[in-house]
Amino acid sequence: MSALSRLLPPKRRSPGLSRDERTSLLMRHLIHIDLFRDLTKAEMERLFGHLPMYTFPKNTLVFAPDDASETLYILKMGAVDIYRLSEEGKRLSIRRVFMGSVFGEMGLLGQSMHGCFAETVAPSLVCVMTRAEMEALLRARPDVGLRFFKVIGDRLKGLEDQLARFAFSPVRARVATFLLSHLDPASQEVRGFTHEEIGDTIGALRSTVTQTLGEMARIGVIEIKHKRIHVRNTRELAALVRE
Amino acid sequence: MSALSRLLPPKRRSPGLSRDERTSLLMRHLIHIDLFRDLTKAEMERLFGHLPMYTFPKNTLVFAPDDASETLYILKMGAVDIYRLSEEGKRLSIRRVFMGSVFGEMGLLGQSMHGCFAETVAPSLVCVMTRAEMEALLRARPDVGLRFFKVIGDRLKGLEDQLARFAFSPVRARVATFLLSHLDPASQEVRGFTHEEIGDTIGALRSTVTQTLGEMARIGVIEIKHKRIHVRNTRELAALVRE
DNA sequence: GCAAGACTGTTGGCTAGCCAACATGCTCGC
DNA sequence: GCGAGCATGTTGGCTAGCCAACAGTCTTGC
Repeated sequence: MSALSRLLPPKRRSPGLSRDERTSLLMRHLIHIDLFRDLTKAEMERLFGHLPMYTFPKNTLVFAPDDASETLYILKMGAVDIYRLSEEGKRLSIRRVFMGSVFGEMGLLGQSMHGCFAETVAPSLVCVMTRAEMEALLRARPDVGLRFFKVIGDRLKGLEDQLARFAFSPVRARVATFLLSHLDPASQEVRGFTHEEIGDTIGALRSTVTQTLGEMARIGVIEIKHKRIHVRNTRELAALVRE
Repeated sequence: MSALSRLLPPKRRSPGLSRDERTSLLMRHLIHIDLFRDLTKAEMERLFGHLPMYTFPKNTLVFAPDDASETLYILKMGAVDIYRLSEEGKRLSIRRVFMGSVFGEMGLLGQSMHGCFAETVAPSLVCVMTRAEMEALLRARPDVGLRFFKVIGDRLKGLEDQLARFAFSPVRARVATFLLSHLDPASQEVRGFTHEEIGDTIGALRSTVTQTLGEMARIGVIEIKHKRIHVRNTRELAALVRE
């Protein structure tokens, strides 16, 4: 057993639920997963009724780089950070997964050792699908396969975009991009990220992020609250993206 | 017609070949494409015998960001650079494709406008497969689909690795990584890249790359020739990767 | 309601790497 | 075999952003 896998807590099965209760709980959330939106409720029940479901408390590893399991994780509730660590322990957040999305898809793509950690940033409910189960589903429902392609395509596009931002954009523009892409349109706010987490995502130091946000607040584009940023002027923020 | 597509030269069909000659030429190269290694020679001939084939001179665009065609490009000879341009015209090379690999796969993943240029860096022979043809092949031969998954998985992994290097590694380490990953094991040389192209790949200025290579040469790790770098000490070069 | 810890604010020194500018060297096509 | 153009070499100034260090502020759990 490696050092890393020892960090993994035992996966905890949701306790004390009858088969019917479990299925009901499962269904209530599964209908929100884009990847499976082509399936009917009945199909979902048949396909997923027996899948194991786990609860994870906040700040808990779901998988680690040395985890060789070829499984797809379906996030039904909560939020999960996918990140890497450098040799010196610096963190690079690749993306944050929210309710209704899947993660760990690289295990299905023959990349089980892809170097990523998955850690909950909120209490989470996770459903696990093995490679065999996924393959059977894809055989039975090719339209799900097409959605899977789309999901992977989005991922590739997103990574290329991020790479281009790292190469071309200064921190100020990367912060602006981050804010725009995590903006909740209803409240006009970005919630749930510390400055440190923003820094780990855009490749900048925490204090640099704080400084940059401070400048933006000074010119009235945003308003800084605790773990919460209100965007006052979306248009001007978008202008900051283009240098 | 947009500004970009006007840059695209007319695609030039290989001229003056009989049907049999074309098929023979096609086959001679197709058997080297990993993606299709599961197919027999006869299958390839049946499937690909009728596919259009184009020749491109050096430094010619194969596709541009505004090219909405959903096609897979099969590189049978030559070399192609996949890159993006920043607003100010700076280039970021995403990867270089050599004989036997495919490119443009994002068109098949629902990402036709993914912002990339594909430009030959040597006279090239390219075969084009439409989305419909690819889908038919995947239906007929699921094992090709699995290889396709693997190819996409490699791409994702590679992009994440590169992103991590941009975030964590200084130029010196990124140069070392570049050299190692493009090293021809037989000759112990990296060929065909100018310092500028290396810089565009690792996100650094040309003169910085020249300086960095100069230092490496000074300590005897490499030897610099014209468009050609001989690696004298692989182990020490690998040590430079880890800062 | 209060402490401990997490989050944010701020400062000054420091350096990697950008940038512009120019000099030299190699090669390939005619 | 020669020269135009591409590739490499080199230098000095400059700044974005790192880094360490410390000070305030909010929040959450007990």
